Amino acid sequence: MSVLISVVVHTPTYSNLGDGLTYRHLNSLPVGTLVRVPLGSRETLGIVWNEPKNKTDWENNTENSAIKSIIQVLTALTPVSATWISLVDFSSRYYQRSPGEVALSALPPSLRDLDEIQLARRMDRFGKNKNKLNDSVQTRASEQQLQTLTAEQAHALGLMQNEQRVFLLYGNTGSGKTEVYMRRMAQILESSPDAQALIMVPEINLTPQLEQRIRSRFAKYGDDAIVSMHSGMTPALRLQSWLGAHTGHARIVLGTRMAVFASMPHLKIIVVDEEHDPSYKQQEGARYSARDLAVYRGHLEKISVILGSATPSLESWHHSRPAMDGQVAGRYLRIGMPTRLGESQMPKVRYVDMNLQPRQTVFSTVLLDAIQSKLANNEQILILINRRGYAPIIHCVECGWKSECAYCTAYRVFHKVDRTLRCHHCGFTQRAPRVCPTCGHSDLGIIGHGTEQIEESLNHLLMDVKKPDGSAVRIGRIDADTTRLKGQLENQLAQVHAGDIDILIGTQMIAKGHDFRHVSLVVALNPDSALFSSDFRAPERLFSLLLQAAGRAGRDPLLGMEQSCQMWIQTFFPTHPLFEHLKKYDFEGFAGQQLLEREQADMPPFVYQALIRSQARTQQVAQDFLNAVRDASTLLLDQLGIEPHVVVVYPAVAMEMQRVANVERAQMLVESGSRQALQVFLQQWQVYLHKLKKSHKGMIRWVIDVDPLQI
DNA sequence: AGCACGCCGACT
DNA sequence: GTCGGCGTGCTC
Repeated sequence: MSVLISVVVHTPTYSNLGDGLTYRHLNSLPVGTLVRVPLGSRETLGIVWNEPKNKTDWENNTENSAIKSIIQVLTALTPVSATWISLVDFSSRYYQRSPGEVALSALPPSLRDLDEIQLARRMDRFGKNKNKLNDSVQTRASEQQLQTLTAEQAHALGLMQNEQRVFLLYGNTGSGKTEVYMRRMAQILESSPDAQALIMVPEINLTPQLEQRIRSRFAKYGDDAIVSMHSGMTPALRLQSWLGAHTGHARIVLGTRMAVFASMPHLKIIVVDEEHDPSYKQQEGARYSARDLAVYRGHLEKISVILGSATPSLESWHHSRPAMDGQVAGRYLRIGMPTRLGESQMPKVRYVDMNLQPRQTVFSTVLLDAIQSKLANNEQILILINRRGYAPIIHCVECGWKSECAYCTAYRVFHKVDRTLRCHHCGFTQRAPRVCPTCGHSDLGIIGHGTEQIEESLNHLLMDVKKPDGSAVRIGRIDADTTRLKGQLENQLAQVHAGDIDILIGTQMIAKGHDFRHVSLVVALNPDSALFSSDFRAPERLFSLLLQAAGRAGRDPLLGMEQSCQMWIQTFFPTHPLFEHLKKYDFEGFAGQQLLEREQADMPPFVYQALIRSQARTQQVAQDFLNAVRDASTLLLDQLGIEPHVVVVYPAVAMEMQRVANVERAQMLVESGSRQALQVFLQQWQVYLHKLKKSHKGMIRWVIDVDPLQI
């Protein structure tokens, strides 16, 4: 006798294999059991999915001999929990991916290659570590002294007691949000000997300080009780962390977006730090938002979720709106912590009106003066510029040739370090030509400025400037090019901290997470492009970036530089509302104004969006495919009983970056006021897309991006 | 996703 | 003559 069991395996949505494969086994297995199954010519990891139900069409239409047997049951591991399965199921439905793809990509990759014996060995090793851990706990009895909470912190913590819901902890950089997270986590970990906490951060390499703080605060639980989860870890370490969380040995999981899927049987609290950060949205494969899934997971597990930010996403801001004017309050509870700790103030914001500067000015004279006076005081300076490389474009003065990429709708960027032209989209790199490739003229010019060029011109401008001790000014640069190798970012940041750098030039990566305690001047050289971007979220990101950058400065209470801490912004639009709000550090005003605009224009969070993107050899084919699906939407909506106006499908258009690596890309926007309707519609649509693809000649690819961040 | 099968260009 | 490019198709 044998039973049929439904198993999900790592197969993408477009493989069209449905929700699970059917295998044979001697006895039934609990849902969530990890198994090894045959798949084609290989053997792979699978998870027992829903309860065996009535026979599927596939089972009825096939000879029984076609059903293969489960090879091995990984008995060393307890099945993943029912809530974990619900979370994966929800994600797969919401983001339109197969459950197998979501489930298996949420497991550590090396788990796929282990058989039962190897796994058992791993678990043994884990047990030994656990014993060692117990020894070390005893030798480390010293409890550290906790600082007293501010009234705001105590108030926030008070609100979080005895209530299970989503909290938006909204507090300035330096207002002590982290302390609130840790206190709440500590309370919960104390309340039960097996309780677990999950804390998520946008990018782990940018927040080593947080990891250190957590490790020392919760040292009493032992080193192995705190595990990390992020993509930079070695496969072995990732497996070890996953096992720690899954077995319950790990009490705290600290990780990036992937950690939202950590298997944690006794999860009791989730913290999402810097919840507004776009990196919580996965940009490949299953395009999930880890922040949104954290909220959903909190709901499933019946536990609280703390979202923290100094500049919350407008979505979270909206969902945490207080009740007023007869309007109901949002689902989240907003808790404000406006005061910055200690004596430190946010830097004073100053704008330089570039309309009043000579054309082509990069550094205004007033700004250079400010920089020099900081240098004279041995203070550090941070300069933000949003483009890497030397110049975004080179062109021929004679015939107008520009450094376009042969494969993408983009210009190749000139990198002076190795004299190359590089496409930042497809990676195509060539030696920069010495003469114009079309007309042979030798008069090549550059357009725009990147970090390399800013570094060069600043070196030139400050050539004769000496610091008080007579030494030369040291200028450093941090961007994706200087931090390509592992450890380089850490090294460079350490140099800044040690005071070996006077001026740090960098892209937005320097504004995140790191405190530069001796920095007293933050400069945004040219942030204007975000003000009028076609991406409606660009202002939100700019505001957040500038506020975060400002918060990085002058956090050292001993220096007493607060009164002279400054943020300078060079702009052609000094009276733009965004800058007006920034000057007053008025996030609430800014958010209110943005939300009003969004509401009037029917944009998120007042509607839900999904984007279908297609890829094909020609733009025509890419768009035709989408429009063919669009034509079917009326019929599909009718079949689903959804009113036609509830889901709106816009015509296909070329993507802004129309061609990348010689593939033409088009996209089509779908909008609805109802999440439910959108989800059901998209699901039905997928079926249709597959049908259409079958009858389609030539290669066509598509992806569905639900709640896209970039449109 | 993987992996096999299958049909066209430069090399041990 | 083969090695290997990646287009196409299949996996319970």
